Amino acid sequence: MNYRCLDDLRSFLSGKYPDAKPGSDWEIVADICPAEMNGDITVNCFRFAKIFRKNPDQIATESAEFLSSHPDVEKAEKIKAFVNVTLKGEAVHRDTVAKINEILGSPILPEGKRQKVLIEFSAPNTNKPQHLGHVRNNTIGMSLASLMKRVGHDVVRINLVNDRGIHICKSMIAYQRFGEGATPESSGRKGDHLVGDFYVRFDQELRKQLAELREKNGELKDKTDEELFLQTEIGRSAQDMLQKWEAGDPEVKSLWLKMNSWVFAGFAKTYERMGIEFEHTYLESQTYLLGKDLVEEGVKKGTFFKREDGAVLIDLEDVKLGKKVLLRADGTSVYMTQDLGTTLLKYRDNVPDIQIWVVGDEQIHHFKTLFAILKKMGYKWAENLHHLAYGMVNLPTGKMKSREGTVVDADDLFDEMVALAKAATMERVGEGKVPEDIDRRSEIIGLGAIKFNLLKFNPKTTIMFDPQASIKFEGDTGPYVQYACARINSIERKAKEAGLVIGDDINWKLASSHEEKELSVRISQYRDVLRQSAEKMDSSTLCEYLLELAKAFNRFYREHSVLNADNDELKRTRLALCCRTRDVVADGLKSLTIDVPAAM
RNA sequence: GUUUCGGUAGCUCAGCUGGAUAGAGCAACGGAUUUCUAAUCCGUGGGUCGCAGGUUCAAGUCCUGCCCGAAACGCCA
Repeated sequence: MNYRCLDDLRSFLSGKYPDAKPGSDWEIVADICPAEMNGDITVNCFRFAKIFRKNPDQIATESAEFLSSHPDVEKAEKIKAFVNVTLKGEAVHRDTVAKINEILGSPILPEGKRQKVLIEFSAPNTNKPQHLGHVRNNTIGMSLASLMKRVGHDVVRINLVNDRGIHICKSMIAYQRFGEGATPESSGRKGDHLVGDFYVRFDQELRKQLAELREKNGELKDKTDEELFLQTEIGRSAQDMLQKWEAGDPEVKSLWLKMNSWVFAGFAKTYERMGIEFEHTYLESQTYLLGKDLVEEGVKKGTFFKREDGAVLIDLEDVKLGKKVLLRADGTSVYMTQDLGTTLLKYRDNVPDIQIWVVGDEQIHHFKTLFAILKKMGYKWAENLHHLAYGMVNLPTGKMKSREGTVVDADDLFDEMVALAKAATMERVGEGKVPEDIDRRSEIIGLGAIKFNLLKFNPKTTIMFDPQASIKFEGDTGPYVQYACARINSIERKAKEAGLVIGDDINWKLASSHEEKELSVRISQYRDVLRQSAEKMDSSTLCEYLLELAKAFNRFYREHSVLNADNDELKRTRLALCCRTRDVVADGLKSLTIDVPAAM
């Protein structure tokens, strides 16, 4: 929020109390005046009275006096240590909507604070299609990248695909046995779903064999599934296949390439629909051996140590993380070793200032350890690594579990929401008036609903996804925000038809109603919200703001007509206010990778 | 056991560096449309902010302890 009277108040107070030396970065930040207080903005003097070592009440009195005589101010009223300010019509708009290009145009951060940011997200496994959990990850990652870019950072988006390992072999084994040569083409099934079917099929067979095993051997009854895995025929087969893969067996590699290509084709469609793109995609099959050389180096330097059996460990007791194995006694590497390797690879390829991982909160400990190790290894950039740990998505019925078939499939969810959006649109346009862009519109609304529904929560909270509630497009939703834009688009179209042109000579003084002023005041907060949202890496701050702005518009819409206003000058002023409001809302949604339909 | 994250209205969640009488959406109930899109707007009811101490002029917010929930603490990824 940036108003001239606030800047002047700041100068006035600084001049009056020169001994306080508040520093140059100090500013007076006002809030929206609470509805019942009767004002436009509120200055909370508690916040900065400390700087002057004065009684907040005294500062408030002086501030109210100063503001009362300020040319921009209609009224300034002191209540306790708050000063509620009513701005004059032209002043309230002058520093916000009237200068919309300054709000929408430039990056938010000053040049010195812009950095090169590497964001890794998605990181799917190529053995099954993506589900709601992935959708949250994709949405958070993509919108974070977009938001960081919006505020001025140079962003590199990275996907690290988990395309090898025992879980991939499971699908392959099941396909060999039960696949009957099916392909996405022959079965008409999307590639990732087809492969996922065989992953499930493997599990069914494994359960059957586990049950048989336990029945035959009573003493195995108390063993876990994991412990018995290699005692089942199918489990052993999967393990054998993994070893063959690692040995480069041509037959296994060929099947692996074929099935993975199906999955990649499927993922590409899912990503495209979500509007997700990456600058680089790394494949684990090409990076999983990285990190081993670091281990040797670390032992030589004394950062790591060799245990009697030959395994290599690092001691992290001093940072309360215990000891961590980095190389097994048999010389094979572990997850951490790989991650050390890929982190280094990503750094060398991109040389970022900051690296961010969008990964579930169950891996908080892993990343703490990873960062601690890199610091011990002496990399200065290790100070700038962040794990954006997001919470799980639960259903009203409990946790999502692939095995129990309780996952919400990403593609199904998209289809369902888009179909609902389409049905809702059809219902409101009436019979025989199907818009030609209905499919594109429905896609924007349906996907917007899903994304907004995931982004309006703080990433770290474990959220409850209620399918019943999520199919509604009313209230705190993406479509609500989009709807405000659609209404404005409609006004703009009709204004054009009526030959109403905004022009350059807008008389902002005319937009003096409470609703019109509120729009301006809210818009003046936009840049601060963007900055804060990016800084906290929390999309919910921006979502909350966009809801408030859309709400303020809807209130205005209810109270004041644009096209039926008393005179053309007022029509033009209101039209300009509306269009600029929409531009801000659309910019905010775009920063979250949500589109706006032309009409709804 | 240790660590981390949660606990705010019937439900789902906001509440930034402590500041006015704790907010929103949904659900419930009652209103609003000769007017630019009702995917809208307005109103009513609904709260010991997990509990107990402490710091402060001021605590949902900071500190300590405890209770409850989730996750992590692998030579799985």
